[in-house]
Amino acid sequence: MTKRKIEIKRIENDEARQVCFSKRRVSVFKKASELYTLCGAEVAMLIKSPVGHVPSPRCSED
Amino acid sequence: MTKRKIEIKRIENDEARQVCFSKRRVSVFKKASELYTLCGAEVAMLIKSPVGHVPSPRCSED
DNA sequence: GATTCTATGTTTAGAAC
DNA sequence: AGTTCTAAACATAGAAT
Repeated sequence: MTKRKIEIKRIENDEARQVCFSKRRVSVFKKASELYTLCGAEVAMLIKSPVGHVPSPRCSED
Repeated sequence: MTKRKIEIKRIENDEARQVCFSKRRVSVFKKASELYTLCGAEVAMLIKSPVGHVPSPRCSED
């Protein structure tokens, strides 16, 4: 544990960015869910993965 | 300050529910924004207000 | 590529405006 | 209907798995 605070700008390290995405995605959906449950506010959310799409093997044969 | 912890279920008190919505709505958008900035994940989000729609005065004259 | 741990950073309930 | 304050609750970076 060096330091934990980060500034809000693109994380350049690929691995760190992916780990951050995994963890924060869960948290954002949880917050949205809580907003709905607590306050009755309907929420719609779409999150597009930042990683490049990896086509399934089947696709590459078409 | 009596206690600050609440369980995640509908807040029945109208005023408390509205205040909670005001504060948490800002936070959820902020978290979504951070996810985009930090990780490059595109996020789309719609939040429907839990309060009844109050028509503008103009509408009531139509 | 998601999850756990934990010290530290961030959010938030309740009260007041 | 949104904002401010602050102690307590909660999220999370970095490292490890």
